[in-house]
Amino acid sequence: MAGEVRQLDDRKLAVLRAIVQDYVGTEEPVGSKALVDRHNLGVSPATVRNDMAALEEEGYIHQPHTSAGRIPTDKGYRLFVDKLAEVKPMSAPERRAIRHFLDGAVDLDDVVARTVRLLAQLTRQVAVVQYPSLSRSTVRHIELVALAPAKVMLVLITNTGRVEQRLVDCPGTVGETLLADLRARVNARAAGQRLPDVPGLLDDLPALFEAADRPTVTVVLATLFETLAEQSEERIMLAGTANLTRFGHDFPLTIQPVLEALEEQVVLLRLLGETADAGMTVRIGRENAYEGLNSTSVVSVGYGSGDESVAKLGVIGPTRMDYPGTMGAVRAVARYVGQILAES
Amino acid sequence: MAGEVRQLDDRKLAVLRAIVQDYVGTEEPVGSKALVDRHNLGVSPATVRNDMAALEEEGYIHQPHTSAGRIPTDKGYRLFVDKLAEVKPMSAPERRAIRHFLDGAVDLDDVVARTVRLLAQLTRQVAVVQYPSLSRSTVRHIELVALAPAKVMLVLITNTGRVEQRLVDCPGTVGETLLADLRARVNARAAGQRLPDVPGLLDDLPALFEAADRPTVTVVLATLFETLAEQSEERIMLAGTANLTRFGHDFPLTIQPVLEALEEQVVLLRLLGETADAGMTVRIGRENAYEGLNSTSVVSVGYGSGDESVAKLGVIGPTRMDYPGTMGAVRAVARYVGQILAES
DNA sequence: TTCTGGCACTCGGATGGTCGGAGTGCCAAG
DNA sequence: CTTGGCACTCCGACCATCCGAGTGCCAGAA
Repeated sequence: MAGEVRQLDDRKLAVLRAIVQDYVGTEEPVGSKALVDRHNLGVSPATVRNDMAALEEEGYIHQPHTSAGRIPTDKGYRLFVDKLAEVKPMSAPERRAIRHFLDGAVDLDDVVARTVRLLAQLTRQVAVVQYPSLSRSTVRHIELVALAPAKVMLVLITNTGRVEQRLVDCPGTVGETLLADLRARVNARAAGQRLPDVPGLLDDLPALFEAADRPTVTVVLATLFETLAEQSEERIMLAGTANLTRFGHDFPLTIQPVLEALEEQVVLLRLLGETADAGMTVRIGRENAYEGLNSTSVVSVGYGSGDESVAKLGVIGPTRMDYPGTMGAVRAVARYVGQILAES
Repeated sequence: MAGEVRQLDDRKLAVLRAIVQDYVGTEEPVGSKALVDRHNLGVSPATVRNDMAALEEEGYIHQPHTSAGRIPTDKGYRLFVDKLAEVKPMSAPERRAIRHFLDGAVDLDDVVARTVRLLAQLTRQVAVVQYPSLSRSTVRHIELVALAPAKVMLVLITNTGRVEQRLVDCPGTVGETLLADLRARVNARAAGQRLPDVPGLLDDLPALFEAADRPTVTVVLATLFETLAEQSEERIMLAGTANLTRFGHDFPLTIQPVLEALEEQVVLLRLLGETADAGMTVRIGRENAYEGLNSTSVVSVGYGSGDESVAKLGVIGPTRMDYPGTMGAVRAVARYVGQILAES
């Protein structure tokens, strides 16, 4: 039967690879003749045509209309990425340039800003960088400041250089002694700990204070825990939207939902959230859950100081993108950002 | 001579107004017949044609090609905005909606975020909101935290709810007593003061400390002054880029430089910086210094808590925009944001 | 003077027909 | 299984035509 799962032989795979490469380069459907001319496949166009027919049968490529060349489908790109392409490493000068550019950063905001711009430039696509997430980092310091008799400001500083502050309304006047005591105890236990672990280390704290002070302690701790747990505060930085103009011919239709998606931090966060914890994730076309991005691909990867990923970054481009090059750039940038963060 | 400055009579102005209104509505060059049909000008098309010829002579309108309708020039829009149009006030329900939407904000970030989205929605254009600038606000509290023996963290909290922090490397170990003393004195003098005034109020402070502590005090103060003076930290929030897709037919060409401009915070800041301190500023087409925005108009205005402007906001759209409506929306939003800020 | 109706003219854009070429599928022979 | 040949398809470019909106100008009315 034709329905049986047919193993694609090496030459068919080579043809698919060639189609992807050519199409990415020229943006035009690629025909059998052109293929044979540009890649030395060692066979005739007719043979290639047969292979193409088979590839189309299996759903890897597709014809816009009869008597036109072929275009890879999402499935075709998927196979290409999984089996046919190697991540293209950055050249030594490129790596030096990345390193040098990122080295100039002065603080966390700057690191993220530089990273996202760099990534957009290297890939000529839209770049997205998530701020190092609170949940994976550790506490450097927690500060409590009395602003008014019953108002305390809570400042949380993480090892990634991020600072979060919250105002706390206390049930009654808060003495400086109490505050100092609380501050000392909280820091003694929490400093250096990973954020998600902190609540567990502090939950018996109210019991150590006098009954009169307990409501205040409880409220402050509650706010602290809230801050620690806060996922919604995750921030994202974007760059390279102007690269969208290179998308294609059916322009406004494609670009509008993408622009809309890019404005929704939630969408972007979810997008990056789908990145596997280890290794690079490539989502091609329809594989993206968000409908507006159905004709784009997302290449994303985690990065972090040390060996553990604290946040994600990636790029968004047309499904017809240079996957090996993009993946190389994304990987390289992620690696160097990680190094920078580890150093600071 | 034809070169003499000719006063435009009322009817010509009415014709110009009608042309602008129609063109903004239809996006198509408008001809004499259509004009007479849609606005009851009380004269015949032929008369209108004569007026149009005059208006073109003076440079207020322009013909894409012979035998096409007329399109307003930048100069035409300018006259329209200056003399022919009234700012269109928001309706009561609209005002209520604005108020309600902004009232839900929980902190400064949220206020700005909501404002920018609201503005983008109301005007269906790209909205830009500058964070309340440090330089116009007042000090609510300054906090000093010892992080390490010779490292102090400086936190500046303003009345607009903004928080800035800086790490200070001190020349030697910093005792908690010194820090407490310094903290108390700094706050006593600076709290409630406008940021630019603070350095003047503190410059004799080192003299009040013992010689041994002076280097530390000096360094901390220097960092504080730097933070206060910092203009480059001005931040901007953006929304509505997807509205760019409604720009026009010659699409990618127009939109690309605009997207590029929007990514350059510096450009946007300068753009808003050109806003007059009082009243609304409208920059039309070539009036914009930045070349990429030569086919857009920028409507901007200051906003602030109380009667004084602490920052700017505005929208960017095609020169062919609904000026009265846009100006009304911008003004209304600015007013309500000001109120919100004043309350919090 | 200023406005109006009439008129000849221009020109962009839509419509439709033709044509070439790139590309295909199939087939029979190597 | 591969190859060259061949008939076929169909997109897109090119061109000619045509329609109509819009114009400028002019002579006559108000």
